Amino acid sequence: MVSILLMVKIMKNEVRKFQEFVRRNKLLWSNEREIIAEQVFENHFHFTADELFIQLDQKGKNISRATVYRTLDLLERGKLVGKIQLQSGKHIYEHIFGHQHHDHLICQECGKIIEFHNDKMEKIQKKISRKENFEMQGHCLKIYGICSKCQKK
Amino acid sequence: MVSILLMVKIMKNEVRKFQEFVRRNKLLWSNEREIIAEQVFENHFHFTADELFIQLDQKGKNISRATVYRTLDLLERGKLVGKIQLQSGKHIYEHIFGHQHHDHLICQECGKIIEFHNDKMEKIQKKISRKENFEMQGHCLKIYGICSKCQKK
DNA sequence: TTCCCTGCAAAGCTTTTGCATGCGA
DNA sequence: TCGCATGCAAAAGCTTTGCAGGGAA
Repeated sequence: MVSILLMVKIMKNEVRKFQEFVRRNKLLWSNEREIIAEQVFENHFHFTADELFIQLDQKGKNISRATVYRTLDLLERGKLVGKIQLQSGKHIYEHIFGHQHHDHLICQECGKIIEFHNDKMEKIQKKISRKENFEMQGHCLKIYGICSKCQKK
Repeated sequence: MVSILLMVKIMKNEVRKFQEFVRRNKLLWSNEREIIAEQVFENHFHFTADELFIQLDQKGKNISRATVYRTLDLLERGKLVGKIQLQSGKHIYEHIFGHQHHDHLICQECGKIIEFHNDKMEKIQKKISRKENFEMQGHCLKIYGICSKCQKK
């Protein structure tokens, strides 16, 4: 009993949030979900589903790709991670819980991603939505170009 | 000879631009490329590669999916059409030649797309890029939400 | 005991590619 | 004639799904 309480105590805040989300939705908590969530929140900036799978695999965690995909989907539904589309057609994920919303500069040469946030732009977007009677739920802004390092090459 | 001149004459401006692009790059013009380009510029607002293929098929034009994809890729490289990614993972295309750059409001209910343009936002983006020494080449802004019609449902 | 979750493998979907053939210039 | 373009079918990526078995509450 004590050990269970301890486990909960040392669980990372973000992982606990996910656990709460899972329980709130009358779903079950599992080892796999905990391991995946830990990996997502501890080690990553931006990552693909497959990168996450490989990382878990290299740590000796035998979790199937299917479960990784299913859990990422769940994390996304809980608004704990965000899913971003790249022009290549691939998806990348990032954890968003506790982070301010931000957008991305994406280097077309090296793939580097720079995050930024700009309040003025957010306000303009809200204004545009209002004008169209559009109920804005979210947005996604990506600026493509060449980062400073790649320009020097 | 006269008929060839006539054909050129009645070719839509956008299609001719594409033809020029193709020739400029020492590639060959073909019936398929003309038919696809016509369809792209005459009939569409936003469309997927497969929708385009089906439309051509229904018109009795027997052009393979591979050629549709290859030609859309060429149109994109010529900056005559733009390729947009949706959250679903699908791509949609739109013709951009002669159109002002614009961004999109996308309804999550019905898929409706509303275009808009905002100079102020473009300026802010340039400013952000400059700040990061990032050479901006383009951007993509999508605002997700519920359109006015779907709100009433 | 009752569902939910997982792993596996198969299927799905969109897009790309290799190769033989055909067509444009 | 010479190459590029096309069609076909297969492959390639990434993601989802059906099903049987195992685990959480």
